[in-house]
Amino acid sequence: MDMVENVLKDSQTERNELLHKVQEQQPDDEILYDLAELFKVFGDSTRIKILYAMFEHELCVNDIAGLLNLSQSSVSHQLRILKTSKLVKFRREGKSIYYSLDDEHVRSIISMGMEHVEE
Amino acid sequence: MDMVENVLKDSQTERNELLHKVQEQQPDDEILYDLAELFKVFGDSTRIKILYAMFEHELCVNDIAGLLNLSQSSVSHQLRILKTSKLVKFRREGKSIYYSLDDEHVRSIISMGMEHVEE
DNA sequence: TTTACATATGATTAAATGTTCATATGTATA
DNA sequence: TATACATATGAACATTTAATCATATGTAAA
Repeated sequence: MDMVENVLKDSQTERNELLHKVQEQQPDDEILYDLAELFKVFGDSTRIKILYAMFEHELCVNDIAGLLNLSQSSVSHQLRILKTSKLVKFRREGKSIYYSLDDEHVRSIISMGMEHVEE
Repeated sequence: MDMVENVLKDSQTERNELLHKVQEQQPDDEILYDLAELFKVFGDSTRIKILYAMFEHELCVNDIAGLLNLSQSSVSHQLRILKTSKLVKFRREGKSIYYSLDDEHVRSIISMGMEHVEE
């Protein structure tokens, strides 16, 4: 084995070690699946509109439908998805149900995305 | 108009003003559409796996396919989407093309999402 | 300039997903 | 308790989208 081959071999070994490290640092598929599911929820313009509308204040279903010019049914369906993903919480007041963002993470993620979009 | 009606009227007016404010603070549909499109890109487990693998180091197409047990074609298709959304950049070195995350925003968004998932 | 290697791309197919429509459930009021 | 109001939900349909297969493009080495 001459010098040149030696250098090549070492460089390859180094690369393999790197790939091994990447392999190790990669989170479990399950976690990455959940992460993708989370972003998927943000990845629909109707849902983003709804989330954004709730950025500062709680809103009831009819408020949202009226504000965003969406059908009551559509809003309700989407809110169910947002509830399931723990992005919004809600409380009943008489006949109405008021929805609001569940925690600061939701606001942070939206803000972070907005920064990237506004570039 | 008696006192009670007056109070009701005022409370309604207040609510209308609130809804008006929400209406005004809502970004243009176009921006919210772009924002949703951005999150949609993060919202696929294959793409998230690819992005995560590149978290620390640049990788070529074959590296990614090998690491994540994906077809070359599938990886290439997804990388095209990531390129189009400006989430990854790339450089050619000989026959290989090395991809890496485009900026810190990408890392931030993934990290932020990860925090929410790991709760 | 062939040949092999690395990546990209177009077409097709199957699965996932959002909206609509109709209807059900739940709550307050006459 | 009958009626109206607010929200939720199931089924059907149309659209979007990711994976695959076949093939094209681009680059380096023999």
